[in-house]
Amino acid sequence: MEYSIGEFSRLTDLGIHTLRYYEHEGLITPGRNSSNRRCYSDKDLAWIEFIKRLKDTGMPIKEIQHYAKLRAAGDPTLRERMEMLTAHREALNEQIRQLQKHLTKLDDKIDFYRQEIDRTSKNN
Amino acid sequence: MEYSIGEFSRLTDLGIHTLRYYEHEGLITPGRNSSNRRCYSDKDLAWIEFIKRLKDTGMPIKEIQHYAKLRAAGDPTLRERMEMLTAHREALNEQIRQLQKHLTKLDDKIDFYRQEIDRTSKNN
DNA sequence: ATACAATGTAGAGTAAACTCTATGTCAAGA
DNA sequence: TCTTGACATAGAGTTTACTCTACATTGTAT
Repeated sequence: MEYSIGEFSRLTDLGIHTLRYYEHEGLITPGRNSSNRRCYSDKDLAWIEFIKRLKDTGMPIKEIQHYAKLRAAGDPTLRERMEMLTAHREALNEQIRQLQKHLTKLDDKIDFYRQEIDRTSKNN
Repeated sequence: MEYSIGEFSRLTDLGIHTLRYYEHEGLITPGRNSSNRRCYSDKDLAWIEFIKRLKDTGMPIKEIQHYAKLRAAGDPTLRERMEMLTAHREALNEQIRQLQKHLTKLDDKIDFYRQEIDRTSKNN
């Protein structure tokens, strides 16, 4: 299937402006039809979903841009791309660990608040 | 103990400019000495560490600002503050869940790359 | 044939969170 | 006394990632 930018925007939940911006930044390169309109494919759809995943896990656009360049260069860059992904996986693991640490601290704080509220309500 | 902004900057790992910015935004209100220099206390230190935790878990400055206002208003705002924190805890839980989902997808992708690299290296 | 909605480009504007610059004050050491 | 370094304020500048505006084309329904 092929999609216009409007359809693709709905499918991906990314604004039309954002899609054009991503293209401008070299993250994605949809085909064009005879009237110069963008034609997004299902491959583009899978790719943009992956881009979203990288973004949502904290990878900056610049780095995704680099990855996209390697991807466009094809098989010879497979190894380098995998190295990027394994490095990113480590970062993500660390990120999750940090958040879990923060979560337990937040739990502690909330417990403390619970006690305080209990104490101040008794104190009448 | 009391600290100058320079000392406090080292202790908190936040730039001097950032500390002044936080103060400007109402996140923290250090005392002043006779020469109008900022005097940060140990209480300020504990507070800024908590601010960092909120920030690192994705709370925007505006919301931390609101929390700081409640905190400054004292005991009558205990309950509202706790509600903010429990809401934030839920957001954090969800964030961690999402990241874990992303992590397994990333693992899959890396496995796929491993196979591809294996295949292309055999294919000579 | 005409209207109108979607699309195209180029470039400006926005929001968040800093980060830096210019300029001035002040306490302490040479 | 003079200089230096840390600190003060006000406001400008930066970075990232969009988001929007202005204006020109094009495809489709009436």
